[in-house]
Amino acid sequence: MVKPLDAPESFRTLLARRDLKFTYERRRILDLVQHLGRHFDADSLYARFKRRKERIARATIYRTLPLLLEAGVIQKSAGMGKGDFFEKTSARGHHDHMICVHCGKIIEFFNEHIEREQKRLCRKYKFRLTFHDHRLFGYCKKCQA
Amino acid sequence: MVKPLDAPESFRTLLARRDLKFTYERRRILDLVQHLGRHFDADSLYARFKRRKERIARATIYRTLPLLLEAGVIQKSAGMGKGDFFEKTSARGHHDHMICVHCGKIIEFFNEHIEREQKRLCRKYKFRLTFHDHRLFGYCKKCQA
DNA sequence: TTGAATGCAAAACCTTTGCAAGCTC
DNA sequence: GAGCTTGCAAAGGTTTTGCATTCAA
Repeated sequence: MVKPLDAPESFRTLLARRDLKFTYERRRILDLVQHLGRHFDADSLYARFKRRKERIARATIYRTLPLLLEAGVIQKSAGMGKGDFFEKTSARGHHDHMICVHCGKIIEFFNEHIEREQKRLCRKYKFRLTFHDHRLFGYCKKCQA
Repeated sequence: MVKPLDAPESFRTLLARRDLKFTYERRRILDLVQHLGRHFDADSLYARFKRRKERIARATIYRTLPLLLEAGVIQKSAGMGKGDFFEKTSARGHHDHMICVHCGKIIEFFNEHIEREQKRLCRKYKFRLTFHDHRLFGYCKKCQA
């Protein structure tokens, strides 16, 4: 298993390392992102805050996302739409995806041999893994016709 | 080894399947993309054509990229910059990446156990693999300090 | 108190679209 | 010749920035 990472912790650590402040807004964004289901983009976060009457500017979200990214709290998740998509990095319940390039179907998979090899590779290169992105593209059973 | 795929072939096949035409412009874009080194975005393709005095509109490039994507000739490659990044899908000489979220350093790796497991998974799910994207994010040796 | 962060709105960018003219098949 | 494509330029979206004000440490 990948070492479970404590998101709030790694975010605060990053801020501290850079002499940045843990503001109210950054905390709210961190919280929201953590309690969110799967994919999201900058605007959907903004919309949620707005719906709850929390006044957080789009710019603040756009400025915070890269920090969460670097802290490893979230990861980019290539959407098929426009703009960037992200998702929470979850060590537990981790799985990867097969994506049908024709119909868009997504199959989730988890393979411990692969996870194990990843860790081995990281040791070999002295690389400290925070999260990963593994996607297989091709044609699902139905679309092979 | 992943079955080497013939890019021009799969592109033409896709076009035929959809009753689309193999125009001069689409051919030029296919060629350029195939002979290009690694990463690129729509605008860098446009710039190259312009430099060579080939008059191909940005819009044409933007309209062709999704086709090349679906044909499996290219794949999305999350850049750290804005906009989409792509890279040629190469079955031969394939390798994956470790990306340092702090300094941006990229370490290339290839692991045949992982490749083998991928193929096994695809058989299991009756998924016909065209290409994949596997990236490990974290801190490189230097940035762990 | 002090440097950083936020909000707002404008600016900058990236992508998509409508339409007339030009090409494949 | 018919219908799909291209080019151009304008429209549509998304992300970034400048600056005065507010805030965390």
